[in-house]
Amino acid sequence: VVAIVEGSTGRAILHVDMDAFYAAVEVLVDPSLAGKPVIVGGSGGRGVVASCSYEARSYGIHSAMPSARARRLCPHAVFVDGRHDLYQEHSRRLHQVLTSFTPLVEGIALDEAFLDVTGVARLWGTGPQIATAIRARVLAECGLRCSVGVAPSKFLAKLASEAAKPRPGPPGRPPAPGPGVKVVAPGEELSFLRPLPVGALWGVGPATRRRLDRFGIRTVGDLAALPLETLVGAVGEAHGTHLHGLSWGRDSRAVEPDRAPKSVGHEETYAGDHHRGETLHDEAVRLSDGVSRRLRAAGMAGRTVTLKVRFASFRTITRSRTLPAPVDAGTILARVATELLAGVDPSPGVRLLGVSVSNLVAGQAKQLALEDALGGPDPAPADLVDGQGHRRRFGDRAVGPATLLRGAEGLALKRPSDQPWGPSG
DNA sequence: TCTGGGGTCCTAGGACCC
DNA sequence: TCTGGGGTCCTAGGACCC
Repeated sequence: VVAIVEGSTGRAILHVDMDAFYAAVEVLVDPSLAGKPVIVGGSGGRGVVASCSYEARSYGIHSAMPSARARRLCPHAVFVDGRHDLYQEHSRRLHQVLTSFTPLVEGIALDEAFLDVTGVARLWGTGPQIATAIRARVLAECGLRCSVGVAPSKFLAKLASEAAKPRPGPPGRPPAPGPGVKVVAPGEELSFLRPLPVGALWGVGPATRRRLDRFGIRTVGDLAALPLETLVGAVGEAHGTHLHGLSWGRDSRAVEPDRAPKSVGHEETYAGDHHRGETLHDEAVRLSDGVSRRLRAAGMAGRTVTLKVRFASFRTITRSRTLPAPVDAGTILARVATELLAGVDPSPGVRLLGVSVSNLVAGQAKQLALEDALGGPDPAPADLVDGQGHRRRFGDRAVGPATLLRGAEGLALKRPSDQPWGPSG
């Protein structure tokens, strides 16, 4: 098996996935919880399950389920509010163990990572041997259990780790331990894949599943039999091409350690809806300060500020602005976020507010004066669209005919032929 | 059952540049 | 005078993942 795994494609990829991570950490720090249905997540009226023990899963509880429903399914479950810092600390220890095997570790969540162990066979042995060793070391050094998938590609390794998981027992009974390590060897890809439900593939969520369902596609094997053009027509170019390849076991994505973050944000769902602009203004400032702190702690800054608003109806909108230079200061983020908020009518009721920063760059922000970042002190609404304000904000190159035509009456020119600059200007 | 908070990636249209 | 095609940036929204 080993020779085959590392033979034809030359890659040995591991996917390490902690078993019920948050719940397991809670049991670790409070052993009296062992063997009980433990549910981690917001227990408030609008909370959902973030993680739960296998004992809880035996009642049909799973992550993302509203906590209220989970409580109905298992009234004697122990509810614990999430402690992110604690999980982060245990995640760091996990990564120490993983990187002691190879530097090629790509963390994809606190409790999950890919490893490319192709090049460390002389040091640590074959993929399956390393998988077994990792499980032992993680248990010994972190006190936690994990499941490991071994395969020639990332997505097969991920599906394999799922197959290695424990299974919940009947309600009130202990879970059945899983194999812990599952190997998908080259040559076995298609026989492993074909019977799986399409929803098992990474990237097939409820919406895609509904679309595929209309074609009678239930399993990965069904998907593989669908002509590429039909699939692309149903789910789009990039997605269709990607899924078609996956259904035939093709996935050449590399394990990428040290991926730089693309955005940093905070959002909060309120216990009750907010209807007043002033309250939301204060919330936007608070969220901006939190984002700023995290940006600065990471030594990053970003140019695009995005405000997210979810209404009582669950309709969600975003409003964003891209600044001429990266910023990380709370004052500037708050200023932009509140300006964006001013364009939103909160009267239907707002259940969630979020602030995030993207277009990130590493290193110290080139600190702009507030005025430079925003394009002028306390700009009037007209200033946002008139040519001069726009030019101050985004630079000369951003002012074209359309911008001027949109501009405030009396300030903007009416026709492109009235442009005051020449073709090269 | 009434839907978290942290993210990533893709699409599509408008504007703009060359 | 009218028209063009490729590439990039920006905004908004949506699907998806853990």
